[in-house]
Amino acid sequence: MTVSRVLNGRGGASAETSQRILSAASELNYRPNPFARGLRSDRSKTIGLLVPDITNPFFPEVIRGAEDAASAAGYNLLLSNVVENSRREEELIEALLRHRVDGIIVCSARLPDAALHKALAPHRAVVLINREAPNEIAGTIVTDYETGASRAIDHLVERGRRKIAIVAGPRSSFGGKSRLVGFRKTLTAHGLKAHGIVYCDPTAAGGQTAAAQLLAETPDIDALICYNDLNAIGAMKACRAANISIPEQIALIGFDDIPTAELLSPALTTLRVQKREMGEEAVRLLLSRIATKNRQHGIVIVPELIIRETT
Amino acid sequence: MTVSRVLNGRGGASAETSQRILSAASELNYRPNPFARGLRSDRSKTIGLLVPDITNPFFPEVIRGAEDAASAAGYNLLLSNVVENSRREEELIEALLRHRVDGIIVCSARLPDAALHKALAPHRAVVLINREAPNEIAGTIVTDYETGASRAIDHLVERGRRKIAIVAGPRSSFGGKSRLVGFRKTLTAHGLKAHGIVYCDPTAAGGQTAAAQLLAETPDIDALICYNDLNAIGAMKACRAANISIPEQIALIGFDDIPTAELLSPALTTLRVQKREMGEEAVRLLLSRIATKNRQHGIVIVPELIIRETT
DNA sequence: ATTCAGAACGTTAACGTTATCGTTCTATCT
DNA sequence: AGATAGAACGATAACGTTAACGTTCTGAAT
Repeated sequence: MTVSRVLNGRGGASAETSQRILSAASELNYRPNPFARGLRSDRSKTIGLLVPDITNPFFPEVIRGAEDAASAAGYNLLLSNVVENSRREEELIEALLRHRVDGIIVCSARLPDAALHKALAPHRAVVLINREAPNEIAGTIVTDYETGASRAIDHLVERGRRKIAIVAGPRSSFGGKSRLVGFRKTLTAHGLKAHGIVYCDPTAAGGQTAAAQLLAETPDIDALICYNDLNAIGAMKACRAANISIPEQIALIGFDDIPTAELLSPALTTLRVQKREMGEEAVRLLLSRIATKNRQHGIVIVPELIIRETT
Repeated sequence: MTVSRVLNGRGGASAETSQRILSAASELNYRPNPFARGLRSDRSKTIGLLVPDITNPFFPEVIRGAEDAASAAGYNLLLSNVVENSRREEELIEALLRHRVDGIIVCSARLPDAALHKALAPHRAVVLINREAPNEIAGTIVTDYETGASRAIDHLVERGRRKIAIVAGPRSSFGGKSRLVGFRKTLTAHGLKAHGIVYCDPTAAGGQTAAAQLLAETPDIDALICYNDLNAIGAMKACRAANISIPEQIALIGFDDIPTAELLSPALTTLRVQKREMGEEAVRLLLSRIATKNRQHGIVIVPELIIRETT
């Protein structure tokens, strides 16, 4: 016990004893055994982090932020990749439970409410990123997509665009739904309507297909607004393939501001989300929810319009 | 014991007993406690994975492959981000040891041999990606950068380029050193020499600075060959800023074939490395080294030249 | 009828940590 | 001198699992 107390800095030992213990520990290369600790305390000092697709450059930034905040607090991150498959989402939430993580952070959950809530319920603490949930179920870090979408439309209209089509990303995305709400509201406010909406995978390939379809169905559109930057990159390829110049003939706006957005040519106009900050805040919120029963609910992040060359 | 045997599928119980145990377990929502298991068996079924920078699109692909292979074998991945800082590399290797992972995979280790070997020694099993090491220390998955570099130079020479400069990436990178060896050998074979070499961070920003410096110091170069695709993207920006056209005035080759490489315009010629495969093979090798004392040493992956529009 | 093999199932102990409670000792106060 | 508080330290038990070894029982071979 004295050893345990000293090594955990809990005092209750004379200076001399502490010294002896510390030097013995270092001589023996002692490392506390996390299994024994976990068994005793039922805490793992580990946080589970679920992302839909680590290959989407949005998420590594979030992970980075989460990792910084977690390691600062002495926690480890157990990362899992959902690969955009809601069956797997359920399984992984359960797998993290078996692993006895102290809490989990789920990015862009795609499961329907009922299934999601059920899967999350047994966890001790949960934070969702970009998904709403009641405070009893989870804390939330959400992007104000509606406002973001609104800013995007305002900007396009200001630039004289009137025939705006939407590459809408996955149907099951909650962020996608809020974006659509914002798009529609703001278009209506300007006396306009959407010139076509196509759903697709949140990838460059998905965006390319969707944009190609829109260009074929509605050749007179003068602006494309995309679910995310990857979709926008795909749309750019589709335009290039159809020999349509950006931004002269068609303006293009993405969402997220992934690092490549500014490296493209023309550089992509987009709505920037503070990704690292999201990761950091998510961990902070989760740790607070782990620590106390008096649970904070979360924060909202408003995206910022970054005007580059595609509009 | 009978319960343990049944739940672990080790037989030794009658059909009826097994049935009773199984249904009780499911009714009680029983989940084996990994702490107790770990305490007893001293195995965590967890693998540590260290990457230099998760924000570099090369690594998410590797992680993806590693995750697939790990989860197929019932292992979890504990991910850590070194942020290109060799002090932190040492700390994280130690942190994974404290966490009692069954083995670790280290990507692109930047520590000098002595420090690296010392840090790795206490681990039960180690695989290095893109770094050589004796079989006693670690298994290795390495890219044959020398051959890759050679192919790049051959290709440029074939295209009529003679004044080739090199954006060389970080000085401490072992892959970078092998690339240089290949570049020099092949240049010599063609009766040429490098028209400038500049080291830099393995990022777009680093590449941009380095390329700008090369363009200023040696304005007559007609080709730039870069440590990786991020560097090449930076170099592209530097050329654009200096009003130099690619590929007309300067040809550009990257390394890795990250997803954005083909999305750029002009699309980037590069040396493709099978990233997912690397991750998968690393895990497979690690698991084999965990399982048996009779240790395989590893494999070599030869990069493939992908010719696009920058050459 | 006895022996024996093997299946079925149980007991014990140990993994390393730490909460809880107990003991010893020293210093201070009346 | 005796009482008392608190510091310093230790003993015990418990967390859940499973290796190692025991016990009991059934059925077949002698």
